[in-house]
Amino acid sequence: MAGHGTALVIDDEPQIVKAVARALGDIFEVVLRASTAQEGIDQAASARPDLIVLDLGLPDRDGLAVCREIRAWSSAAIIVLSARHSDHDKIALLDAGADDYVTKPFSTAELQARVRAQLRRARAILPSEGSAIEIDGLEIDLATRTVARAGEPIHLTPTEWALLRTFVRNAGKTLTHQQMFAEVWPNSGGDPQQYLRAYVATLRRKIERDPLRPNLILTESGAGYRFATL
Amino acid sequence: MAGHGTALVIDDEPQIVKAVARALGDIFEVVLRASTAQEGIDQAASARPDLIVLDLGLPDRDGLAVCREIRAWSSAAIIVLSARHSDHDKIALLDAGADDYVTKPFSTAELQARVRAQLRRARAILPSEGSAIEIDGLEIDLATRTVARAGEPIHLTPTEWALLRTFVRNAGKTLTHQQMFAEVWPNSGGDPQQYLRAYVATLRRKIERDPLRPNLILTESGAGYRFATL
DNA sequence: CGCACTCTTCACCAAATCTTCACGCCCCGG
DNA sequence: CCGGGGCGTGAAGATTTGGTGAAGAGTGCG
Repeated sequence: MAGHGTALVIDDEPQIVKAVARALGDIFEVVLRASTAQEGIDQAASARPDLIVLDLGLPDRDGLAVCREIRAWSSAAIIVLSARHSDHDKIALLDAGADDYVTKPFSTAELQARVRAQLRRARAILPSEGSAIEIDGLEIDLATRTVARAGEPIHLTPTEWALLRTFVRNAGKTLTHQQMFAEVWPNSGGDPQQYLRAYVATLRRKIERDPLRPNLILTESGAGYRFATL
Repeated sequence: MAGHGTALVIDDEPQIVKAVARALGDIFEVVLRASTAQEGIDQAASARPDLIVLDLGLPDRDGLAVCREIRAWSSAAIIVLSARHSDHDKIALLDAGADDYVTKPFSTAELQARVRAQLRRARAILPSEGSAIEIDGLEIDLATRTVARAGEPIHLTPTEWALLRTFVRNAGKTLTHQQMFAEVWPNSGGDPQQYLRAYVATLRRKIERDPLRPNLILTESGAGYRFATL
């Protein structure tokens, strides 16, 4: 009884992939597979699955980093699979954006039930959510990492993108300089204010209708910045 | 650092209740407790918690039934706690509407992480709802540092915001000039009265419906100021 | 090796905010 | 009726914070 939607399994052990894919096959219409972190991220970006099962211990990259990276632009449900029972790992992954953490060996039926629980939650809340956002004539797609105005694509550097992403995800909220700095420059020295001022300026030049009178990125003088309400 | 929202613990073992309530206390503003299923259902109905931790093996009713009943009219996140490791139970509860299933013995830190994961999901959708206050048509959100009337955002300077925040946190109480001065101007000389008079005036102009006859920031002549009761 | 792109930093100007002052109002007691 | 304390208001200068353009450093690629 294959239902609707797409799932993605990221795992380097063929046996596990097979078992998980089989379990997901009962629930999803399409089940994609990736055997490395990079492949997984690419597939997640292009196919936009509704749910991702991520096995830790991939050969090419750290599972925690993979989870963070995907979560940065995807709202897909992420279920982490791991042989590690340590609290520390579980907490780190869950706080990195994972929605559930299942330890191996696991029961296929339990995994299916947890998948159903995640889907129920995700669907109850997102009636019809695409990742595309439109505001003040600007089109932003967090999943494909594209920005455009009037169909004309706008090129953003990685830092500019990270900044815009942070803004969009907190649209309507006032973000302090510190908060933004922590999000965009995870580990860095230098003067936060200075960075922000410079990048906010370039970002405004690229995305604002009138950079001198910003409509999207609003200054909360003395506090921080606020992105317009969606 | 107690955050926002309400949680409910339904469990008949005092020791577990204590541990769970303590863990939730770090995350929620209010943590309610119930020791029977019936009491739990009643509290869930009246207090409308954001998250419910439900222990199985309650004396009066079957956990599965309790979960179903609550889920029938509540969209709160439900985390089930149980000593049973059987797949069958887990699957049954998850399909009955539980969002997560944690087996005892459990780590407090892991439970907190799972709670955070659930909240993240729930809140990702209902943006900026959790700390919003509404009074006399004025909307104040202490968490996102936003103020609005009739949907129109009101811009406040840092000092004005500090003043309003102090008022809101002590709504209904009369604050002396000294108290307010200590809160808003942590290290400063100058004449308290003078500062307050000036800033109260500008704040009233910005947030009051009729600045000449204030409804929110009331003057207690000879004593200080009092913010209207929420 | 040179090129293109991005990141980082700086110095200067503009704008918002803070602080202070002077004045007028209202209420109350003398 | 008059005077004074407490309070509200508006404005001006001082100060802090933000915006801007550009130049040098670092990086990856052909």
